[in-house]
Amino acid sequence: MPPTQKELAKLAGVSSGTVSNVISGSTSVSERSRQKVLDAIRVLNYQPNLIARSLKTNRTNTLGIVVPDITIPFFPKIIKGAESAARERGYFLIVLDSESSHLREADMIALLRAQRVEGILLVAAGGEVLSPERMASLTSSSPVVCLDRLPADLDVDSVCVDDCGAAEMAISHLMGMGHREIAIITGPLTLYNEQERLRGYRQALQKGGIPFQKSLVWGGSFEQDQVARMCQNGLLRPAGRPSALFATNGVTGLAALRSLYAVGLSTPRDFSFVTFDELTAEDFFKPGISSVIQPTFDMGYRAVEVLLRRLDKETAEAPRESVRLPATLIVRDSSSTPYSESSKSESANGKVRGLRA
Amino acid sequence: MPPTQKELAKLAGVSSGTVSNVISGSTSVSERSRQKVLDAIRVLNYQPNLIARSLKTNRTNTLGIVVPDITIPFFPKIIKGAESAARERGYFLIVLDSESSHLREADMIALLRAQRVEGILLVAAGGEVLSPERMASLTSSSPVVCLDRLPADLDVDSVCVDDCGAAEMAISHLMGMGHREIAIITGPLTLYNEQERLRGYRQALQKGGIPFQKSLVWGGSFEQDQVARMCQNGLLRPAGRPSALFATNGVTGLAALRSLYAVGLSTPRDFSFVTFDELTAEDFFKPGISSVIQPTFDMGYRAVEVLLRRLDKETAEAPRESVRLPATLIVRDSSSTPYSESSKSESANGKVRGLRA
DNA sequence: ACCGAATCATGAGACGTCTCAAATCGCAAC
DNA sequence: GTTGCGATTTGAGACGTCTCATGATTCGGT
Repeated sequence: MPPTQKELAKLAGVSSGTVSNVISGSTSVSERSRQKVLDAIRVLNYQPNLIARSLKTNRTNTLGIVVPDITIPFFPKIIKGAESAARERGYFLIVLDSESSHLREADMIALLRAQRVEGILLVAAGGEVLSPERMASLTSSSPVVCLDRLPADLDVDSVCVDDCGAAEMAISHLMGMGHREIAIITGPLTLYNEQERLRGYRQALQKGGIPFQKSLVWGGSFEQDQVARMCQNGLLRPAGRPSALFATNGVTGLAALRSLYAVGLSTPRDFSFVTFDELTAEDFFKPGISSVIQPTFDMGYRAVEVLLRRLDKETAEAPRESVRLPATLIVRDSSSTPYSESSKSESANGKVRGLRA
Repeated sequence: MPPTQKELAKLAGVSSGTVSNVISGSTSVSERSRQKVLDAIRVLNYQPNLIARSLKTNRTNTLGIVVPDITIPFFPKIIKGAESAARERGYFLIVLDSESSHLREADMIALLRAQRVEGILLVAAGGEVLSPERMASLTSSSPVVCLDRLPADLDVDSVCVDDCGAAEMAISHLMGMGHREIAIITGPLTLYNEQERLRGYRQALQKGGIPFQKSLVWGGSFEQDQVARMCQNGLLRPAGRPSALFATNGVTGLAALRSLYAVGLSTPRDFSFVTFDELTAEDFFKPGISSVIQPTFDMGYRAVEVLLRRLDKETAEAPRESVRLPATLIVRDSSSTPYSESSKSESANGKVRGLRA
């Protein structure tokens, strides 16, 4: 139904080769022929068939990105950056959602490969260790760049924030406000970046001369229920409970806050709180949550740059690239001095005891 | 580099036609041949080349969706629903962002058409009336289904909420709390759904016997600055100012709240507030914002169903479909009785006067 | 006017898949 | 051992584009 180059050729009175040359702008074509062809294009409202072109050239000008859950605000921002970079270079971006399932993630990647995308951006579904087969499938054929959540031990290009440094910054901030018992709520520690954030936590404690307590490391999953249980157990106990919480990502951070609000605890009254990632339009809801902000747009943008560099024959064989971007700490209401130093008896502990009964 | 059917045929010792038949499962193939081919597929790790298949069959099994801004939480939810429905039917979904620009939107649609997507879901960029050319381009060749923001006078299938009814519900709720001066902050009225929401507003007023005042219709754009100006002017004036605000969408709603918080007004103390769309994780931030919740996932899902029905030869010629889904009103902190009936002097008016000085 | 060298135009062939008319096979009936 | 017929298999051709070897044209120089 749509017009083809052959029809253009007939209308313009030139050969199909000439039409092709005009369209791809490659070989020299006389001005006269060019105009005839351009006229024909206008008359027939011709659109090149990218499918046919791809078949011939073996290039699709398409990249794919797979994220665990597109409805988590963090990911669309990455996607936007990636799409921006992609389009600037003339590439399409296919967006797929793995629903945080490794199975579906593998399917999505297979689909993208079948569609002959030239490269893939991957924010891995968390939670499991990679099987050797999956690892192999990731690194074979079209190149992959991992973002944010790096599967441990996977030898591919990657872009993420300086997780360790960002976590250290957050913890230092809390220590600076006088906190000495700081719990950390992590996601799955199979993810390299979660390990790194935990490392930053320990590093900050060490620099501050505070002993590390294993009992203050909570979480280890994105499961809302598990996070809720650990937070409630951890903060409702009568003694030795932390005065501050640090969540290593927005998902567990939100789950933690929800679960604690549900039992009547609130920040900063009962505990100080800092989380990775922007939870919401935090600048006008109360309380504002102190957050470690990642340069999401940049991450997506840079990841595409890395990927395209890998696609370019000239630079395809370069050593693995691991881009680390700096994060920013935004201090809002939720991080304050410890309750133990201010309004201990009337609000916090009293409340807690009442709830435990 | 990847294996082709021809190579499979050679390895399996059959013809290329037989291989094709095995793969597409079409014509009858003997069990013996089938096994030989399946073995070869396994040995060579064959993946069909979807590009070549598309060229031959003239089908891409791909849909496209263009949204104004993927970082607005409303859209990823729609996308998720659409992707879900698409994948269930074996379709891909290409996600594109028009950055709320008609120009880019047209580009995106052209790109999708060049990629030979079979159909397009469109959440139109707001703000301008459609030129006849653009209108024509929208309705030509591959079918389009509009979601949420319907360009006025465009004759295509559409899926959105019952905008009029939802707005009426929200306003009735406010009137039920005793409000009689209710301002409405709309987006661009070139969008059909914005018109509808305004209509619902008027309808509710009428049923409640409250005269419509043109001076209480603010906004008319998604521009943050313009919204801010109108809200501040409207609420800071000494007399005749409304006791409640209704925002017809999340973008202007957020802008309105921000601008009012910025001048020291807060809800529900100084004004009651209801907005279309979920602004954030509103159930635990204070104040919770009363919201009209749209069935976003369903909208995307249903839109794909409508689109695929249009693609199916059997039902392609059916009359235009306009799906209207019901919305839900979630009442939270921000809608309450008017300040004039409760704590008038101490908080609201006093504050306002102070600020105007 | 003619030659050689650019420059420009041509059209067949290939990309990997599907389709389909024609050829071949297997087997039962005679 | 033929014949006949349905079940399988075959392989050429087409989808729309690009490539490239070849052929045609132009043009400056003499």
